[in-house]
Amino acid sequence: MRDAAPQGTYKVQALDRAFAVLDLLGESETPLGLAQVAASLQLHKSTAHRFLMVLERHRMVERTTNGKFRLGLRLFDFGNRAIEQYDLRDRAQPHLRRLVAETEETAHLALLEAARVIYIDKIEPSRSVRMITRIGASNPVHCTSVGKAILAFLPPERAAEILRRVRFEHMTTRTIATPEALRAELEKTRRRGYAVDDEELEEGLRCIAVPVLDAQRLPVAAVSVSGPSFRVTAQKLPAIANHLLQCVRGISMDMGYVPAGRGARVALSA
Amino acid sequence: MRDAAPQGTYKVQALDRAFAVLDLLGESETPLGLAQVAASLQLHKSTAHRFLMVLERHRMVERTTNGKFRLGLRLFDFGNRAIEQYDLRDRAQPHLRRLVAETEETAHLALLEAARVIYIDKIEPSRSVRMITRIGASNPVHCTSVGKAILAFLPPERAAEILRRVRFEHMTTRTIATPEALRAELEKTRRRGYAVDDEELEEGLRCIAVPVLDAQRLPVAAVSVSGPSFRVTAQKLPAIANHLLQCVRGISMDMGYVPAGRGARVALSA
DNA sequence: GACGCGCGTCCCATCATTTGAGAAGCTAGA
DNA sequence: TCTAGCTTCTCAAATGATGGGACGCGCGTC
Repeated sequence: MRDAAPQGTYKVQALDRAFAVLDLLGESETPLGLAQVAASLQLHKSTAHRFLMVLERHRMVERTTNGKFRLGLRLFDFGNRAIEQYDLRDRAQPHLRRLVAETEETAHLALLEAARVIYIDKIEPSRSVRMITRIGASNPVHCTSVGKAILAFLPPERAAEILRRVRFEHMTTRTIATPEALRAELEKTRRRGYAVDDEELEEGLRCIAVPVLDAQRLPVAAVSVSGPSFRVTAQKLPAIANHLLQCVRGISMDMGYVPAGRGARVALSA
Repeated sequence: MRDAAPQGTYKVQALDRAFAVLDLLGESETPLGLAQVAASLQLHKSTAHRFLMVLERHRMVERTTNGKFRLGLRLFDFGNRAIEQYDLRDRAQPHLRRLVAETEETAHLALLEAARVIYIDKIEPSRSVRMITRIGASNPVHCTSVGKAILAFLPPERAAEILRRVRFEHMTTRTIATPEALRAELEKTRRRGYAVDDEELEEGLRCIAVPVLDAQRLPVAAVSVSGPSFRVTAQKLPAIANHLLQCVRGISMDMGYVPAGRGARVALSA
């Protein structure tokens, strides 16, 4: 798994193990029995058992009727508290909804987390193919429009720091593969005011994103519109970008981000 | 706090402590410093420090720019996986949205968790007073329409078991206060096919709910419509209940719950 | 019906892990 | 510059987690 290595100076074995259990249950499609958990994690049965019992007491896991374990709803509670502290999501929702109504395509709201973007909300048009993204999931920055949108408007030093951590995983034939190419793309993004992902994450999927700026004009998140390439055509991009800009402007207002300078200078498109 | 007592035969001190830390950060409105965490939990500062560092490595907490700690986005990820395993929420959303459009009031989707109901989704009409409920939050069964809706349609023995655990906290002057009164109310709910909360949770708030039944005709969740008593009047209840019934029928279909008998016999209202 | 097997639960002596006193660093304000 | 309050780090002590293994249950096989 991605974070199998618990490197780092500070260690609490029990915690690493507990989170490994949660991870395992989270990855698994179906609930798992004690024996499966113990085997997968190479824990002794009795150890795995104790952990599961304790986790159950905390409602971090729960048992299905047939005695198997899956993630508990307590996590859901925690998760919601976690993003609540950013209450961006609630505020943004109405704006996203309008955006979806206007464009008739799926909209996402995402945050930057290390060198990845994490989707904190998704709104789909009523009649659309279900997209595969999952709220809470994450993707590498370099192959998403939201990632590029945020990166492009970050202060150079912070952007550079993140760039250094990008691993340039290869997703499709068009995925950006080098730091130089990404830097060029970011420059382009800055000039045009919006970021585009042209089938770089997934074949046939085109996305376009714009950052949400706070009072200091720093990106705190990004909003994107995604759809099949045949509908989200190159010609339509500027029009969609305009809807996006209006949307994020609305969000910024709602969050009480009073523009520092006079007038929104995010981008001079359209 | 509600679960300060870590009673139970199995114990992993480190886990209890870690969750206490998360709890603390979750409860707190603002990020907390190491010293505050250590003091609140009566942990030695070096212990608290180690926990926080480990939690940070797992992205369960994160540090703000000024070095204070708050819940991390990893929890959000886990939380979403947790309810995904019930993918009820995604499936239900379009139906809830239609319901909100029809009734112009707030809709909630809730699950039963021990003797409480936990809200897993909320949709608000575009122009409404923001309701206080939070996704992921929970309320006692006895004073919510969703709680009563689920309880009423549960098999008697399971319902009884839950009833035994209800603590009958007093929320408003109308809150149901005794097991007998609750049983009578459930009987009424069953007959009428929908549950009502008439300012029992909060003054001025009236809610009405209907259970979502699975293939075995067992309630897996409930959907409610809530609004200020002056708008959600007694006269309107049957009409709203009808919208609700249609809504949950749609959800059940979507979930692939093929009605066991012939025709939906949830309630013979209308 | 008996047997074997896989699984979950439980107990307890051992010792690896966590613990917390305290020293050292850091920052900010006086 | 000094002090106060906070965070970071180290290390020896001992508490608390560990896992071997026994037990009991349910199920499928022979």
